[in-house]
Amino acid sequence: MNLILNLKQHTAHCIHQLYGVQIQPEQVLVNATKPEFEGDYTIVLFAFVKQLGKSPDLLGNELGAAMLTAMPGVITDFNIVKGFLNFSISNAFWLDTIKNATPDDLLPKNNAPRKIMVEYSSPNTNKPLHLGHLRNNFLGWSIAEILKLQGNEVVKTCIVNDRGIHICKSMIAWQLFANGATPSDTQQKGDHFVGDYYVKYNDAYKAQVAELVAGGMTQELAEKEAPIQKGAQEMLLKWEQGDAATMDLWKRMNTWVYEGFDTTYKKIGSDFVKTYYESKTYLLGKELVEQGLTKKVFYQKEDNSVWIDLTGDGLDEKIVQRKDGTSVYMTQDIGLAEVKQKEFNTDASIYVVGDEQNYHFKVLKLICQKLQLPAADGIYHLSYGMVELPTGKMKSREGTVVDADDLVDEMINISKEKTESLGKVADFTQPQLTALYNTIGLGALKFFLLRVDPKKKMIFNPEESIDFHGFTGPFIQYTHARIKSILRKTGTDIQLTDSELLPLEKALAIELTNFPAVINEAAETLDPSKVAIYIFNLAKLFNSFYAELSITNAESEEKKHLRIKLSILIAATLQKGMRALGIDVPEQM
RNA sequence: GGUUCGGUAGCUCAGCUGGAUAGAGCGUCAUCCUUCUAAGAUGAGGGCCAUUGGUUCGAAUCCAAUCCGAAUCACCA
Repeated sequence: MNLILNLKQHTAHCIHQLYGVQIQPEQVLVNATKPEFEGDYTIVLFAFVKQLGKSPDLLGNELGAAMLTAMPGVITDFNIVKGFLNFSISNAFWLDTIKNATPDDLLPKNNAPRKIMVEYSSPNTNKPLHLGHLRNNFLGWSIAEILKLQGNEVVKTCIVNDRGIHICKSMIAWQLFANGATPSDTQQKGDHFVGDYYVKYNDAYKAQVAELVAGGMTQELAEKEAPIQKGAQEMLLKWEQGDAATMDLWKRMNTWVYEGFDTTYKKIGSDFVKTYYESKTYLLGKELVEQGLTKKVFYQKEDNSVWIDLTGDGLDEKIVQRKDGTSVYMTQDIGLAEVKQKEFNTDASIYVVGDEQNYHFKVLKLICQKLQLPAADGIYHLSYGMVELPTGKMKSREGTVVDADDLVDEMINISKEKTESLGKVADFTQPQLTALYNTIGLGALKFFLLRVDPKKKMIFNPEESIDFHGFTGPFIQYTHARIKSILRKTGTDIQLTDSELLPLEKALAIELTNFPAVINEAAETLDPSKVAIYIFNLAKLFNSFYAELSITNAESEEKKHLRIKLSILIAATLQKGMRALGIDVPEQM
């Protein structure tokens, strides 16, 4: 049961009984009492002072007394300070919550589990993954885990952008410059190999434009006339016509990229129930355009292109089909939404996509609603901010990106060095060490990217390596390992009896009971940073407790057993919270 | 220009459904390992919460205007 919710309900009830005024429980503001005041929870009275026409002191005294009777055995005392009504909660209440709780009790109760799709990752097959993709992958994975902790069924999907002019750019550069080389010839990961040709394309393109401009052409014209650019466009046409040689090259190069992606996904922990390919979905949506025309949601211009007028919704007119009858991005997405809905029949569908596409998803949802598609109302865009460098945006075509594989490897290396220098894992076998370095390195990286509000852009400075101290993944992993180390010594065979909780013990008990609410909030706001902040605070609180009070050499057996129980619950909660972020916790480090 | 989102400590960020003296981490300085893992703990220092005005018992939080920054407003995906 949730004490805060109970306090709200009883407050509303008591006010109704005392003054005959109806108040919604949600209107009652319950805060944790500031440490400098007596009490555990505080109700802010000002909100009701005016409504009830009572002075804060009088209201506080009457309400406090009523609450004392309404929640016997729970509320033991109250005091009023300047319009704040502070309640003291009984020792027995906190003791009971600890004594009776199993780790699984500290999870949200879900009476109406839903089936939810999370689409994330969505890479392009012309270049390797970079730091921005990592933010996407970690967010997608974490949201899926959070929804699962809430008791929902999750379907993870991915749409691969495997066609289009950008792919052709890598392809033509390969034709021109590779001399038939393959990733295995150059000992390179396939995605990096292909990405290099994407960069080579842009170098060649720039050089050709410069040359044309030097020859007297305007910049604008030169950008259109550069031979390599024209070559890429011709290649796209050939691809669309299904030209055999072009298709072969396309398939071959994409295969290289997928092999590279697989390695990376395996390393960082991303997986999908179903992967959709744009080469197969880019013609979708035709029937929906027909339907839209019949329903008069869309209209046709003289040149046969099809549009929707969203000016009534404060947006623009948007094209949904070209005059040649082909689909645009929007139409594909509408079509894909319909396909996914038919295939998985989910209650909601979360798209993890960067905030540069906010407008697109706003329009997508609106159009689906106007078409009355079953998927429409369940569309949510988990919009996240770009990861920027101190020098500005990352650009793949200019090579100014933080490469995902490089960064992951670097993090694992740093964790190896740190672990070795601390020398606490002498008893580990080589495979165990490797696993530990991965756990810590990836933990640091994932936590770093997930600890901030996804909506906000974030700045990453490659000069300053990601920290292993303070508000970080390794800090929490360390705290977990520390608890496990203690529990290995004490054992977990305990018998709990009554004892008076010390302030630090009570603080831990209170913090533990907040976990389900944190998971629910993170799920509702699609924001893993809420979980990161929570487990950090829990770990910090435990570490203070650890420094202050001994578990093994507690002042009494009752205390020892109580603290072991607290430690078990904290370790389990840290582990669950970290799992919600897609991060493992070691037993020893 | 329209729309949307940001501006909080030297740096990176919490707090924003209005509430008690605005919080963390990093960095700086100082203390704590013969005692359960020092990847830890404790303390110090650091702030006109972009600016101005408004709403009210009370504003970092709400409203308006201004300044600065970003995204978007493609028959690219």
